[in-house]
Amino acid sequence: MDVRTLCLAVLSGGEASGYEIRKALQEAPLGHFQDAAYGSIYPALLRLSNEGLVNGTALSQEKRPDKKVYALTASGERALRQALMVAPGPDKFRSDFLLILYLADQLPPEFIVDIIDERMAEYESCLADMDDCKACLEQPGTRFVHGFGQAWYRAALEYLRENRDRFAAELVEMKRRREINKETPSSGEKAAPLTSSVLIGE
Amino acid sequence: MDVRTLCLAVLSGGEASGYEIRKALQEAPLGHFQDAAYGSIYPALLRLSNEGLVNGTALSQEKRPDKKVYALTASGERALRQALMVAPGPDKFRSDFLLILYLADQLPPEFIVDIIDERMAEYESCLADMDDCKACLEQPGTRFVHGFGQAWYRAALEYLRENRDRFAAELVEMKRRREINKETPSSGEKAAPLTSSVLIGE
DNA sequence: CAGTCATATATCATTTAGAGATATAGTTTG
DNA sequence: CAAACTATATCTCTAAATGATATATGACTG
Repeated sequence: MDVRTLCLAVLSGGEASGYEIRKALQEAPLGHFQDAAYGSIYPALLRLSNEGLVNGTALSQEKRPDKKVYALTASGERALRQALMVAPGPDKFRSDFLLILYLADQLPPEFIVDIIDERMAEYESCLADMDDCKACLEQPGTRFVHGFGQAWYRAALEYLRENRDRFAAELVEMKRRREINKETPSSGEKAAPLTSSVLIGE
Repeated sequence: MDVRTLCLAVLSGGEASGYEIRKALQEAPLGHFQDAAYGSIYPALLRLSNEGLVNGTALSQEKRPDKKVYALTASGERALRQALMVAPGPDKFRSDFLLILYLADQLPPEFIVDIIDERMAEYESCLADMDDCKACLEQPGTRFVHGFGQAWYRAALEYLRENRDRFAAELVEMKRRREINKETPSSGEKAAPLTSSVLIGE
């Protein structure tokens, strides 16, 4: 979603400064499926202000730097509804983790096992955080999206848990065979025997 | 992942032209978690070529425009392995679909139901395509990543299937209450009764 | 037979992410 | 107690990436 609409979306939940909009787009639950950097937010707010979709009020704070608090105008609300009322494009999912796993046979098995374990720990702590999020359960929309995220993380965690060991064993076995073939490159017939006295994990 | 590493990754599966690299990054399975546009790929290949990580050969084809086929060099293979051997950052997931659902109470319930149904159909056809993908099962890495993707889509589909009706009913109920409160804004006591003779779907 | 799709490379305006400059204040740690 | 670190707050700059477009041709389609 373009940053302007994202700003309107956050402001529909109450007035906020650029800094606070950024925070809202990093924290749960919005942060799980949207993001924008300061470099996009501040120009977007300026433009929205010029177009009358938001109005900014400068608040001089005593013990903090001044902040400009923006609030949705009536036409801003309309613009937000209009922007949301189009069929959404496909979700985007980008994962360096999966790229590494995809090419896992070119890398040391121990490294692969490490990053799988790390990822599982991340998913677990993320699920724990989500269980605590009470604000996520207040409205039907937030509840539905929150549940979707939980289903997502649970499925991912379960898959990693159930397939980690088998995958690791396959990689070790593959590596062993490659090494044997390197040592005796001409004797193609003599295939490596299929014993698997391999040990995985810590 | 930066586009240069992405190019090396694709080329590690065999030589390819810029066009073919783009295709590989759009199709299954790589396309599900990585992407790059021509505007990034061609400059990246040029730079990789200058640095000796790939070498390009111009192939003049008879019935097609000439193409430049790039292949990994030995130092390119090393560079790829090095780039992949760092702990991967968090996955990025961006979804306009979820943003709309998150703010669903500001939009017509029929629209919400429509986009959920559309998304379910997309997931179903995507799962069907994945079932057909034989190339995805050849190596441990591709198999693992493929299984991860399937687990993902299945969980998402199941969640939408199980929660669609309840969510829609909640939204309709909310809308009804809002309308009643609009008609009689002062009589705060007289809360809307909780009958739910609402009908969802087509 | 026009239209559009697939192959193929390349450029370019715009957008974006990420990093840093600047400033103040509260909190933690040595 | 000072130094370091974290948090608040705005804004600018740059390198990278995207999306669109230009160019060219053959193949398929209505």
